[in-house]
Amino acid sequence: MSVPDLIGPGAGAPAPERLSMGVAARLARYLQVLTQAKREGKETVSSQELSTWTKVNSTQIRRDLSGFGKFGKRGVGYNVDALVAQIRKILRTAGPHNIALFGAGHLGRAIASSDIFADHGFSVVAIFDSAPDKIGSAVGHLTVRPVSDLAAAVDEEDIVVGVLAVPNNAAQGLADVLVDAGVKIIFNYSEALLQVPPEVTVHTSSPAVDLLYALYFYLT
Amino acid sequence: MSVPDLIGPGAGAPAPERLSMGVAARLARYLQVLTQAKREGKETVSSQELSTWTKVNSTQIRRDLSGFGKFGKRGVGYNVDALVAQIRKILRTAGPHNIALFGAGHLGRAIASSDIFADHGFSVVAIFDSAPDKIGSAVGHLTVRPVSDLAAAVDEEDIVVGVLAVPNNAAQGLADVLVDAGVKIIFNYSEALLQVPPEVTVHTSSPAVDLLYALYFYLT
DNA sequence: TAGATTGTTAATCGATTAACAATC
DNA sequence: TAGATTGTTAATCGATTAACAATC
Repeated sequence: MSVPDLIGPGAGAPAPERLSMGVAARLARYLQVLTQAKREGKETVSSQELSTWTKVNSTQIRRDLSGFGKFGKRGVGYNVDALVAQIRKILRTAGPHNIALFGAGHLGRAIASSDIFADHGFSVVAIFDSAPDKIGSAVGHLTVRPVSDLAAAVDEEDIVVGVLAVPNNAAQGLADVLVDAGVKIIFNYSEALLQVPPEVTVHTSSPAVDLLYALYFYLT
Repeated sequence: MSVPDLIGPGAGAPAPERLSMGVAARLARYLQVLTQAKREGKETVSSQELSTWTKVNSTQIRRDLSGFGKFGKRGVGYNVDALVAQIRKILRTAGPHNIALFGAGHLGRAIASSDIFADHGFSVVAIFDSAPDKIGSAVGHLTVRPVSDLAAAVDEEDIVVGVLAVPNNAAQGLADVLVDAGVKIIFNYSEALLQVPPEVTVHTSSPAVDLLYALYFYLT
């Protein structure tokens, strides 16, 4: 995966065409923390507070942000609402984005009822399952639909992300269906290694990998 | 978060005392992919194949591995079983590690019944919930216990990781209980910003953040 | 004013990659 | 042998951080 050159411009320079992967990942992380901080009633945050929560060095946080404008106030910090708005603008992810969810088991139901996506402008607008006895049943305010409905749903509901909350052996088949329907981002909660065309992005959830990593630094 | 110096030694030099965070994260990722590849029946993999699955440059994969020994065979690739064993040894995470799970809702049940942790040597050995009507009910082969049992369970069952699958407003209280019980690694599926002592590691699951990030590169 | 925190510079350090000899 | 792929070097590039003047 090539990282496009881009590095933040000096003061006053135009914003870069495309963020580096590192910067984009950190901005998304700041957004998560800011969203939560806002919910807890904070009005301003300092780069030091953000550093505590994100484990990103405070100098780097200031550097990441100052590449796009002077969002902070010296001696005070950053206004939470304003910073959220700015980061959303930088990431161009302000608008609502629709998600199709596959799998109406425990995991699928947990995702559908969670606000973890909703807080960031993602909305689960359709849920699919292959088990005939689940089709037609309710999950929150949605009704479980057959996978054959997918192509129509993608067009009608402007679905840009497919989330797979299904067993390993069902994941590749559904990924193929999603690709055929034109979905370009797949979020995979199974452990299957998905084969997709290069223009499609697969993100595989890996809690165990994250744990292995945390455990290493705990053990050493 | 300071990154200790370490960089891989030349051939024949002793392994470094402590891996850099980047290397440790990538090794854990290789392990995930290798585990899945093994399940799918592959006996050898090339650095190029690993690169396709992990999106890590193949030169870097060879470099990461060659710092610890000559695990591959020129013209052939790496033996999957042997490489899994080597990486486990490097990460010192071969042994079984016990997990306590909090929350017996949809998410907790999904985690308890998943093999996503089990594949990497993690075992959910206790499940807790605060709702009186859930205590005593069965989740897989486990029985839901009251949170007051935690301290005893940590001692008796050698629990090293606590997983929070609970609502945001319950997360901090449980984190405090885990810290008091001596657990040093917390895996947080809620969106709460947890305050813990510096020696405790919190990893917050952030699917929405990952999606924002994927979406940025899709939109630009 | 005094204290705090940003925005920015300059230097360092580690990650990344192309290229290729070694060798299976 | 011919083809493939590792192990390793050398060069580059981006990330990281300490430090501090600016300023709220």
